[in-house]
Amino acid sequence: MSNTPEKKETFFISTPIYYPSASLHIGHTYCTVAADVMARYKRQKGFDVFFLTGTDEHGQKIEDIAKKEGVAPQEFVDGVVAGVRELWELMNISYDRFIRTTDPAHILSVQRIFRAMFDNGDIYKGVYKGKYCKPCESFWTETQLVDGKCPDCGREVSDAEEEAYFFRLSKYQNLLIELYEDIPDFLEPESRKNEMLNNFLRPGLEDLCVSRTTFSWGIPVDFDEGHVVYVWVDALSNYITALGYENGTYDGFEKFWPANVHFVGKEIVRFHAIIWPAMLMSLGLPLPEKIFGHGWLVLGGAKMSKSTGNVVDPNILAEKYGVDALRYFLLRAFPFGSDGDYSEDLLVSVINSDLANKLGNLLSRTVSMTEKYFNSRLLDDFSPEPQLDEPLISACTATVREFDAAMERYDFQGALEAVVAQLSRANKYIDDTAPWILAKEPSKRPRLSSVLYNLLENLRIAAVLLTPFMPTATKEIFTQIGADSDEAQTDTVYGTLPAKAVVRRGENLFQRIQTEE
RNA sequence: CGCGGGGUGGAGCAGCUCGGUAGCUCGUUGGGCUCAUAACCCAAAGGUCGUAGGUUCAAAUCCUGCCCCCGCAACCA
Repeated sequence: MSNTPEKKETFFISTPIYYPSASLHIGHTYCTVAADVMARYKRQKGFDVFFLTGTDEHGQKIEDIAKKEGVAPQEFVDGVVAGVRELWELMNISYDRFIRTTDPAHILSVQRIFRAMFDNGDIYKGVYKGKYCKPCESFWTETQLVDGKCPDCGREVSDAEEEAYFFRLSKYQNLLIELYEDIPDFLEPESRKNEMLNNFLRPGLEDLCVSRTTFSWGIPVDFDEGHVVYVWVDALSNYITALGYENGTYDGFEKFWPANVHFVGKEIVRFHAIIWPAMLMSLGLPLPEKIFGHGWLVLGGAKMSKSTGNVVDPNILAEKYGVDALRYFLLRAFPFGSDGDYSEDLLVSVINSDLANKLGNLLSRTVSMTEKYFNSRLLDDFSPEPQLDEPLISACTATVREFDAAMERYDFQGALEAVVAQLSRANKYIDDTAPWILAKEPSKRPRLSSVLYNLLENLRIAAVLLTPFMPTATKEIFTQIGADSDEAQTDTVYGTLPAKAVVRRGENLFQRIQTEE
């Protein structure tokens, strides 16, 4: 089962665009690293990849925070967004485009999208009725109220209404149900699909209020002064405006749309799995292939949130433990579809066990033996012992298959587990073959050469598989084992490493982290 | 009766679709090895599978009731 496309197939993957009301935390990093790994994996497989991320910068909340800080909204988001870009640079995120909803091109496109839906009758002018808090100038729904009072300031609210535009979401209810039935894996994991069907689709969709007049930090409705476009219509559109849809600034729409997958957090699944497809249907555009709603990183069971402040700063972790180790940890420790309980202890334990003890130490002992016994270069003369060698080699081939299958399911944890299991087999192989005993016997040098070649080749293939996860560390592995050619750094076929590769012992790949006690 | 997920050795998880000796990682204990990053390899200890009942020759697994935790409930990855 080769994933190599006949011609250059495209692959479009996106993260959500993040809301820059404060610095991003480890949860945002989690999703973005996952998307980056997938993007790198597909590039490695020969796909023409478009990896999109960005920021969702409009809305009342931003307007309020900027006011509090005494700066213009644009100035405020510029500051936060600069930090976001720095974080992605630090984390080695290989995005192809960074879209900001304050980009003029995006604004133009959204206005055209809004008008197109107005022109085809899916957006109409109506009256929004709700509970209004005068001092806060905010509308609230019944369910948002706390004891019948404003959730922000705790004061009384009153019935109020305003003119607003509505999107005919109700019209798409049955089409969406059909979509879920026709394409069972449109929304994954499956539990999210049940949530959508039971909570929203089957009970019935209400038309969605898609304009606001109570604040101004948004994209103006260009045919009705005073109205700004609802932030989710604004934000969701980024997936096509970033490809140049209805604007001449960007390109790639014909080439990359529809998206192969949108990665989203579970709390915004609803917008991506209901509102977004409905908008696309209204615009007559094809739907994305898949929405994947990943889980959250929680802290001792409690949700991480910007407002409560119990957040983990990825900058600090990256500095303390290294970017590659952090990237690896995020995808190795938690199943992508469900919540994971984050702790620094767990991070340290994963780094020590997988990266230092298994991977790093295997590299270290293999390279060092090759250096010591063969002066860094193996013999051309091999002497296989099928009974010992074959199980390791066939397990290695099976590992590659398992890894690929897991990646196609977005099962990062499973993919990495397969690699680690193979590293353990290689470590055991050393015990079974006892190279230090072979080394004492001059006549066993061809045999010793075979053993070390198998170890080097297992390391090479593991490094190829791990490259999307740890682009920097794997380069170091290739250097140390003498896998210098492009082929040796990308091919997973067993035996690709030249027999006469020259190893170069280097620093420890991952240092063990000492813990107290 | 709003909806969804979860409750399995000290910790974190798998197993549940299609009932039949309860598995993995980490930790603990004992042993082995000496190429290596106090690493690596082998072995052992440790669980009434939330709870009460039911179906069955047999239930972690199927059915029913209950308890507890988390998320969603129409602007927090």
